[in-house]
Amino acid sequence: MIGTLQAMAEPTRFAILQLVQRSEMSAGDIAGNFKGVTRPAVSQHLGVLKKAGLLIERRDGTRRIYRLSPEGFEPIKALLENFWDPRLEKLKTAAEKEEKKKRRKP
Amino acid sequence: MIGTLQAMAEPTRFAILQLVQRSEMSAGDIAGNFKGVTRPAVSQHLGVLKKAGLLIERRDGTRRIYRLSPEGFEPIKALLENFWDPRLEKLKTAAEKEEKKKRRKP
DNA sequence: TCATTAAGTTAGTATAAACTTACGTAAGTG
DNA sequence: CACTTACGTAAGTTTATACTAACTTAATGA
Repeated sequence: MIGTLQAMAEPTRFAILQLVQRSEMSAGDIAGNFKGVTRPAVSQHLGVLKKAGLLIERRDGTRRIYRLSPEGFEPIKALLENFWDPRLEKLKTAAEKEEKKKRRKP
Repeated sequence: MIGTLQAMAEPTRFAILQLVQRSEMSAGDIAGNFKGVTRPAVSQHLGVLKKAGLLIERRDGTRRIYRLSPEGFEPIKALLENFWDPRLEKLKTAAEKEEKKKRRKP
């Protein structure tokens, strides 16, 4: 779960996610968007992102097309939303207490 | 902005954020929750989180009390929400196109 | 089939980041 | 004032990870 965050936190990988966010792209085109980063390096980053479940790979001839996998973000979504808005957590724990109360004396 | 993500993505630091999420804690109490991580190491992590704007430090005698800074998460919030729900991005760009259209021939 | 294109893989290296030990400091307490 | 508590800081070491260069594979086309 934290692995998802670690995968996203690397600058080149985050840039890749943003690139692919609008429309799917081939590995070569993705690599073409970076100067100072070799193609094999980009390929390795793509591997990390795919393994983390953030990218989906599709093959088209000799090319590999990558697109975002929105579902891959789900596991950390809830976790992070607690940080944006801590009230959600408080509400949640309050709701849990209510549940317990009700179960004790119904 | 990516720095915020990098700060969060380290496992010990993420655990610290979760600890402090419910209620503020002293540096010592935070460190007490980790075995296998020395107090100075925790102290350094606290420094990173503070620098990233995710923690607020308050002093109470010789102790330092840390609490979450929800505002610190704001910069990456919008960015990440585009990943959870790519439709938001599409809507946004569509809206921008509409804006340009209107500005061209009013 | 040989060549070409597009991409992944491997092994080794370089660098950044996390850790440890030792020390320093500020705010109480007897 | 010495002593303790609660920390942070600094220097050096270890470890993880991002990188490069060289190589391999897979699909296609002449």
